[in-house]
Amino acid sequence: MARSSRSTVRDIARHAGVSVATVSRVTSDDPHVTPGTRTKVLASIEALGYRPSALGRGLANGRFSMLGIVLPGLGGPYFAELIQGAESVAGEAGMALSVIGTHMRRDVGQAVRQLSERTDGLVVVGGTVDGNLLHQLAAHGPLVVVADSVPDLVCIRTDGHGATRELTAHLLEVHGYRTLRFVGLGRGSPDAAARYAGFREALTERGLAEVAPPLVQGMDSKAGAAAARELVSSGAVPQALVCANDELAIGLLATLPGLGVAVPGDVAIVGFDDNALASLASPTLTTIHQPIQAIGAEAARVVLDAARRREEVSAPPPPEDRVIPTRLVIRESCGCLY
Amino acid sequence: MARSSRSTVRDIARHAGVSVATVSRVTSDDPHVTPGTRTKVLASIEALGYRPSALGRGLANGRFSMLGIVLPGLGGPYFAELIQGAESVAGEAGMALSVIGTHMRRDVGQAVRQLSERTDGLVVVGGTVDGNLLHQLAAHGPLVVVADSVPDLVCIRTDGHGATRELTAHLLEVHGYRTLRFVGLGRGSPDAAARYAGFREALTERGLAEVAPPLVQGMDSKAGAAAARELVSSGAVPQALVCANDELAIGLLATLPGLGVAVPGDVAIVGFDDNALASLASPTLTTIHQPIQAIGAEAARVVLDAARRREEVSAPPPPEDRVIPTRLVIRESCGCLY
DNA sequence: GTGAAAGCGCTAACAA
DNA sequence: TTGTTAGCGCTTTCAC
Repeated sequence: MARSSRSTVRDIARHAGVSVATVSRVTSDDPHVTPGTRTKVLASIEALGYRPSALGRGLANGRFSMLGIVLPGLGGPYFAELIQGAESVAGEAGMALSVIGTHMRRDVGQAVRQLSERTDGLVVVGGTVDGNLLHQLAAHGPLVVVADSVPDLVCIRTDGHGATRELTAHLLEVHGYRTLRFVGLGRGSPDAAARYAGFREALTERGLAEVAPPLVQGMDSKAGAAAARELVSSGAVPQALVCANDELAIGLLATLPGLGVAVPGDVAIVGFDDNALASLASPTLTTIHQPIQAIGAEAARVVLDAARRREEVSAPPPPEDRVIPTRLVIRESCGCLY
Repeated sequence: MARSSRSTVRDIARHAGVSVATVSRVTSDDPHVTPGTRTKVLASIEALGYRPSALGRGLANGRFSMLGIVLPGLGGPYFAELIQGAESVAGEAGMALSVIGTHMRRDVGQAVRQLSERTDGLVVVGGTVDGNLLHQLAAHGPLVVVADSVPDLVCIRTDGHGATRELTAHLLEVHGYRTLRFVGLGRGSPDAAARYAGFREALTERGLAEVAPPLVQGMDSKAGAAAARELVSSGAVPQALVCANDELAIGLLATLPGLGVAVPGDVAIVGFDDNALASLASPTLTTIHQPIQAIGAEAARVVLDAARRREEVSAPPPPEDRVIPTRLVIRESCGCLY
């Protein structure tokens, strides 16, 4: 790992009585090596406990073999799934994954820049890095944006606007709810913003309006619990609550009954993501299913492809806004199937 | 990022009319540079959009500025917190964090080895890497084990055995339960194994025994739900269920009522971790609080210290088994406060 | 204060 | 098939 006393290609070459090139060939699985020579070299490698330095290797061929991913935070099932997807793809390609959380960090720009200097490409979750820097980074190397749509950049996302519009329409059309409220619009979370916009559009299309501005508390279950308390103490419980994600919905689901508000009896609740708890909660959660892990994997794939292409000095990938389909999952919390 | 057309120290040196050494001094904040020269160099850097290569820098001073962390999986709140703790410390030290999940991976050894070759030190969660390799890696560079106790290695963990023993004792002494069962012993999860051992010890000490072997299903909420179904269909619901972690407990908590089993009325349930949902679930979950994020942070700190020490060629850190205190959190699911 | 030059560990032409 | 050699981009003595 660190420099100290590590043996190098030269040590192996000397010990095996061959040249450094041959050692390199062996460690790189170059077929142009006599079996006998290979064996000899491998023996020396074993004997001296040699492990090639990624640094030397990287410097020699201008590659880090490292993929970077920038997330707002590392907490919550959403980001865990995204990482998981990206990591599996990176792993298959023999690359490592380097992560960084921008929340709870003052110098986001510097941190992201630093990351970009140690990676072959970046997956950036929307809302973590400002537009200027984003374009700057994209000019600098392969980059794909996830969960946001940014002009001139490769983006992979779902249609949060349309999906939430559809979900809200379900509440309005099928259940006939008329007083609805949104929960969880986050600062700098473009996908939450898109969902909120879809929510409003569904209402507007029908000549309705939200009964009150969004309950803004963050995006996790704790925030959902806080929203529940705020809602109840305000005394005005609407007929339905549309949450920016499942975590918020779960927090509400867990807290409201204790406050004397039945779900979906007194208030319907819907979420977004279809996370692991959505089908376990009681009542089970009506939500939008989103293949998060697949999105993370796809993002990683695109970045790695771009990195490879870049080595061949061919054209850069055209900016593209890829929209992954989602699926409305009707369960109990909206009032259906209960 | 990749090699292509990036400007180098030499370009800057030429452009600014100075030597590469001076450029290096400027980028390394070496004070021995005339303000005038510095300004000139900075201007060139700005003009050419120069960013020093981490690879070149790393090779020159034998450092990766990268910390590695090896986890079983990337899913679930536990690992997210661990990563979060480690990442914050790494970030403060100007280092990036590289993660790798060993579940769903065939070539764990190779992957971990590869990671160790691109990092200055490793944080390894217990149960992910076999003992041989672990010692091999530790001989090779700074390494700390988390959530396990391995002879001759630096370990940071909590006393899962003692804590679960205490938790189980609460169930036995305060509530007088006599039929208990453990949920969630995982394959290759040393901390789950320790908790199970503590559970059994509490029983044995009182001349009791578990009513049946552990319900083994994994460690997440889905597994908890499956355990609930298995338990109910078996027809033998014990008085209390001790879960290997909160996620399992949450899964049970969510599922059992739907199967006609009241918690804690028909069966008490306790968990381990005190995760975000523990205080939100209904009933709220009695559990063992564990400062996971702090553990991740401390592990990162120890590794970074060791990496620094190693550079000074001083003595390696002595093997140490650091036990972080936990706290029993009594809530409703055990039957208290309900 | 600044420059010249020697590497850090590896790979990749090019020779042999 | 194997060896020689020139870098990859940066830091760092050691002179000046």
